Amino acid sequence: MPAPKSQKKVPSKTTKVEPGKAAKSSKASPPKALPKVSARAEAASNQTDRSTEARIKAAAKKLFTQKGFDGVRTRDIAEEAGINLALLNYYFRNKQALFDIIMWENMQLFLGHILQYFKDNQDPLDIQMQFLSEKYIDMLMDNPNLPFFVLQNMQGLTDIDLSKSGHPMFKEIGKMRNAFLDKIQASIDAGEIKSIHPLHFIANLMGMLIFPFIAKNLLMSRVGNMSNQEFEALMHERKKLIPIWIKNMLAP
Amino acid sequence: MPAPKSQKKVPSKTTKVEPGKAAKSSKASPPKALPKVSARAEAASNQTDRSTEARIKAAAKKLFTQKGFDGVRTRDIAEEAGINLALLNYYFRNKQALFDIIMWENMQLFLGHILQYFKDNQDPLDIQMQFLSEKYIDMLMDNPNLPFFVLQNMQGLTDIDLSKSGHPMFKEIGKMRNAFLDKIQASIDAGEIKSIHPLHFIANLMGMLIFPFIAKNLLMSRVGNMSNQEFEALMHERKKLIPIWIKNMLAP
DNA sequence: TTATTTTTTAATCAAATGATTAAATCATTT
DNA sequence: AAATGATTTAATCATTTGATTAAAAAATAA
Repeated sequence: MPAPKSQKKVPSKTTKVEPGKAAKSSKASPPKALPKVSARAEAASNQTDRSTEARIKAAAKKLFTQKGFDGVRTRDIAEEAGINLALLNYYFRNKQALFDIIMWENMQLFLGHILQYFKDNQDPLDIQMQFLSEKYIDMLMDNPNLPFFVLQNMQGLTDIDLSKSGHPMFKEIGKMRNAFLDKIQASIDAGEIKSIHPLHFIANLMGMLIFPFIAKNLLMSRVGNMSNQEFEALMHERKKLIPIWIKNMLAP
Repeated sequence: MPAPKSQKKVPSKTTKVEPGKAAKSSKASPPKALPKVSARAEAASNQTDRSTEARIKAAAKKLFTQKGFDGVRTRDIAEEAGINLALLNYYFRNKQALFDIIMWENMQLFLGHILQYFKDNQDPLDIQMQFLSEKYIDMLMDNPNLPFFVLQNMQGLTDIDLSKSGHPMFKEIGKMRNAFLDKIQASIDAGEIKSIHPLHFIANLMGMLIFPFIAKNLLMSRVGNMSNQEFEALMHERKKLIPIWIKNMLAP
C-alpha cells in the first residue's frame, strides 16, 4: 500500500494567502482566498449583518471576550455561530488570525472613546473627568467583560512587543497620554489639585472606573448579596460620584 | 493478533481512590494511593522543601498563577519542576486536582491577611485603612500575579457555587464582611465620613490597592515608560497615600 | 541479605483539537 | 441551460495533551 501521509508541511506560498491580503490571480486549488473582508469591514458589529462571516465573528467575539484564547475551542465558535467548523478556517484562515481581529476590535472599544475625546479636547480637567466617567461606565455596562479581556492579553506584552507591532492605535495612545499628562501637570501648576504622580492619578481613576467590572463576582457575592439590577444601579451612581471623589481626593 | 485496546473505561472504584481520600487497605495494583500529603502539608511553600511533591507544587503554582488553568499544560509543569510527567498524576491524581490545591492556597493568600486582621480587630476605621494598605500592598508586591489569578477564577463562579463548596474560608469571609460593613456604618453614623454605599467604599479601596497590579503592563508601557524599580517605588508610596485619599474622598 | 514497598521512568493510549481536503451545493454570469 | 466561481458540508488528518501502564530503580523493612 502506498503511504498517503506526511505530504504537507510548510504551506507553499503559491497556494496560501496571507490573512488580510487578497489573493492576486494565483490559480490555487480549492478555497481561493479570504472573501471580501474589506467590503464588509465598515458594517462591523451591525446586528442586521447576518452573513456567515459576521456570525462567526460575533460568536468569536462573545466567546473570546468571555474565556480568552486558550479557553475557547474552534468547535465552540462554530457551534455558537451555527456554522460548519471548516467555515471558520475558510473565512479567517485559522484560530489565531480570528482572535487577533477580535483582539484589536476590543482594544479599540476599550481605548477608542478616550482616544477620540482627549486627542484635541481643551475642557478643564474636572469637566473631562465628568465626561469620561459618564461615557466610560456606559460603555463598560454594555461590555462588562471587556476590561478583563484587554488586561488578560496585555499580561504577556512588553513595551517592546507593543512598539514592534506598528498598529496605528499606538500612535494615538501616545498622543493621548501626552495630552493627558500635560493637563494634569497644568492643573497642579495652577494650584487646582494637589501634586500627584500621573501614574497614581491614572491608576486611581482607571481603578475606580474599571475595577468593579473586573471584580463584579467577588463584590456581588460577598458584599451584600445583590442582584444584577442593584449592581447596575450602583454603577449608574458611580458615573456622578467618581468625579466628585477624584476632586475631593486631590483638593488642595 | 489480539486486540490490546479499549479495556479501560470508567476507573473501577476498587482500584481508584478519590483525590484527597486516603486509600484504606485495598490491595490495588500499581500506585496505591496519594502519598502522605498531610505529612508535608504544613511545610507548604518552604523553599528548603525540595521533595518531588513540593517541586511539582511550586512549579504548578508559578505557572497556574501566571497563565491560568487553560494556559498551562501538564508537560509544562513537569518540565518546570524537572520531573517525569507521570509523577504529576502519581502525586496529585490529575491536572484539575493539582489546580484546585493551588487555587485554594492562592485564595488564602489573597484574603487570608484581611480575614485574620478584621475578624476581631476594634481599631478605628482610619487605623484599619493604614494597616490594610501597608500589609496588602506588601503582599501584592511579593505576589503580583495573585489578583489576576483570583479574579480570573472568580469569573465563572456564581454565589451558589461559592456556598455549595463548603470550604471553611467562606464562613470566615462572611464574618469579616459583616464586621467591616458594621464598621463603615458606624463611621457614617458618627459623622466621621460621608454616607456611602458599602460596595462603593470597598470597590474604591480594593480598586486602588489592586488595580495597579492588574494593569501594570498597561500603566507601565503607556504612562511614562518606567522601569520595574520605579513601579515598585510608586507602589511603596501608595501604602501611605491610599489611606489619605480615602480619608479626603469621604471627608464630611 | 532478601523481601517489600515506594518512587521514578519510558512508552503508549485515547480523546480533544486545530486544520485540511474533496466533493456537493448555491449563486452568478454568459 | 451551461459554465464558472463562491460557499458549504462531511469526512478525515496530524498533532497536542491529559492520563495510564508496566517495568525499572530506589528506598525501606524483614
